Amino acid sequence: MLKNTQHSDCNECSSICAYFKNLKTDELAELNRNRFEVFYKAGETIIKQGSLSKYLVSFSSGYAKVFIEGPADKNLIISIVQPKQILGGPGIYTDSKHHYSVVALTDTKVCLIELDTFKDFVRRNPEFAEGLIADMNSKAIDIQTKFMSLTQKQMHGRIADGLLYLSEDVFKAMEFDMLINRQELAELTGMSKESACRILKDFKDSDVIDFQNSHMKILNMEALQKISRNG
Amino acid sequence: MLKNTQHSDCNECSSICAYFKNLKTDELAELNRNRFEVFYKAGETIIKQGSLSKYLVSFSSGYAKVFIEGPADKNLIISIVQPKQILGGPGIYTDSKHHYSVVALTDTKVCLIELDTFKDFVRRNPEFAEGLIADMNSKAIDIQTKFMSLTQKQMHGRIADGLLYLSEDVFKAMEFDMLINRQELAELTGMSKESACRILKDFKDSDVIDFQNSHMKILNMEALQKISRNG
DNA sequence: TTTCAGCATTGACAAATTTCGACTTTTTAT
DNA sequence: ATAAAAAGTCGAAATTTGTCAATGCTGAAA
Repeated sequence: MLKNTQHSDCNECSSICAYFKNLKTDELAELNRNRFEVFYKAGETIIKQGSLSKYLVSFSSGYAKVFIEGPADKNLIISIVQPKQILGGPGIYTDSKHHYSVVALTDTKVCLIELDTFKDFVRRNPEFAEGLIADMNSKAIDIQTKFMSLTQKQMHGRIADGLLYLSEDVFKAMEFDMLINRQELAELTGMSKESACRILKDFKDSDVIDFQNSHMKILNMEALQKISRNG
Repeated sequence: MLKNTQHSDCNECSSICAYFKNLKTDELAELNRNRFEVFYKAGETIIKQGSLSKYLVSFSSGYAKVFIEGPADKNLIISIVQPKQILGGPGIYTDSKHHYSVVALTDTKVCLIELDTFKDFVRRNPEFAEGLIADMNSKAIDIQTKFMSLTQKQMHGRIADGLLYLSEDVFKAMEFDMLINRQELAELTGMSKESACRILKDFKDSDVIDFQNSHMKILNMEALQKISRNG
């Protein structure tokens, strides 16, 4: 974890979450004074579940996994984050603790935003507050969708959902490097890593996908979507 | 569904969600003009998933189940609501649709709050907005907890969690009428109703609980909590 | 009161999923 | 480059969970 003293300006930042566009010039200046850039290497922990949240984390570059740590190393990956997303939300107005962990999947750059500054914006700037609420709204809907997938579908449907998530929401491509290993794919889809392996093989055998380790190619998107629908 | 023309005053309402205390006198008066009371009988649908959300629902008396409707009648009960809770949130700043259904478990009284009025408050009253955000925060944490329970624990742990939820969060008693039947208990804990039956029997046989149909008594809270912890 | 429909219960079986063990491949550290 | 560690793969066995079918129970309607 390296701190960078070479700050760019929030005004010109292209990797900030959409609703920050509602900040006025003076607020942006204030934001600029109360944030700092941090670089993480792949594998480093950006947010640790249970720790005090003093900052919100604005994701600038790279990828990271967001996951809930259960007892006995039973993790559940909630999402893969990418630039323009804000992390650290759920605890900020309740117990001021982080309710998930975030670990970098690639080398990563983030901006840590002072929580006091952020909360000031929420109080002073209604558009900003609305943006935050809208962001929380869509995160709530996302987690509901994931909740349904993991509790109501069988393994084939869940792996299909996982692959569609990576393809459509994260990497926006039919061919991509997953960045996560089999264990993590299992944690994303709520099964054992062996089961994840077997189902990937099934999909490969039926020419729905092709892969080499973590490099994944979707060959038959319709089939994958059908598997997802059928659960 | 009966509309009631005998409005009480929001000022004196004791069954409104805590963060509405942040509303000022004139705002409360405005709220009073832009809401109306509705009565539902047990079994009636208060909110239908997929419908347009024109109102927020403030729960005044009675109980209701909140659930996501999956394909093929596969429902997932997210929570049991009680007075002082606000419903209809997740879609209000995104697609203006309801993302879950709500059905009354008992005869029920709610206040429908005009969405435009509510959003006005959010814009004009920072404390109110903060209250809303805090409420969303705790709902997000709740659903995360439930998510972990349903995806990481086996059936005994999930039923224990379900019973603890009913006892500690909903009815706040060791003995209570569940209001939900076995099918619904199954939908709350993510299993088939037969499995739910069998596990209730296991718990009864080991003197952890006692029950007669929907009337439930927790005999050994420590044992139940241990089962919950052990998954 | 009687009847009936729906809910609850239970056992037997089938299906889904995990665990274990063995082995191979890939990555990492020296 | 080599060895060690980690990750991936896969079959078989064990476990968990769901489905089906039969039966009992309960409360509401006639």
